[in-house]
Amino acid sequence: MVTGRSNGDENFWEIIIRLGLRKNRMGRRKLEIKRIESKSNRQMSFCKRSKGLMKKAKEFSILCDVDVAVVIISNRGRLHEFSSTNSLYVSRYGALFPDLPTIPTVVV
Amino acid sequence: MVTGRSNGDENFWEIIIRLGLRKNRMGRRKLEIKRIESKSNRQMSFCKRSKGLMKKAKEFSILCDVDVAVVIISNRGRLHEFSSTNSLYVSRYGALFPDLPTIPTVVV
DNA sequence: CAGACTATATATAAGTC
DNA sequence: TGACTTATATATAGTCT
Repeated sequence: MVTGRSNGDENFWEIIIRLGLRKNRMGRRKLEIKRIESKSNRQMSFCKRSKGLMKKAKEFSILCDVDVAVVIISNRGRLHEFSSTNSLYVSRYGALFPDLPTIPTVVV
Repeated sequence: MVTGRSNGDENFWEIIIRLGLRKNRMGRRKLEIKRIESKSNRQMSFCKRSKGLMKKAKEFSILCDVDVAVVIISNRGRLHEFSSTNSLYVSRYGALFPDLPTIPTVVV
């Protein structure tokens, strides 16, 4: 019997896998909050977490009846955004103020 | 024995409480995504969720190495914000552009 | 009003296909 | 690239202090 704890314990999984009960360790792992080095993992995480963040922002705005905006600039310079209502408007800086310097700026 | 399911089943809790095993139903409940009518609950939720959102935004920016900004305008008009780096700047609209109309605007 | 407390609802890391 | 899977890490609703 593989002893009790199975809470994220890598030992547990090593044994499970060696026994052939599973091919791989499954389930969410704990993650240190620092830049994810693996590019593919970082990319995957970006995809999931950006969706998650937007979703949470949307829920939050509805549940609590407040205006929320989320702005994400991916490292390829792409803009992703969520705005709960039209009382918050999101736009490329340069698009609205072509004459002003293009420091990314959030104005509320 | 109070039969199996305890997953959010209100029946389960009615019985538990009637038996005096607990004073109240505990644990997170499911919540419909619509404006929370109870003012105090809404307020409480605002507090918890705004913190949660900011935290997630921060984690996200670190893990995925991207710039993120979150802007919240509470219904009392208060501004709450998070910005991962100084490449995103958050400010009251009127403060930067005193001559322009004061439509809340997020410019990136 | 701001935390502590629990049980549960949700978000998600890696793998697989 | 993206959709599924599964176990686990996290976020939180409602109560109480």
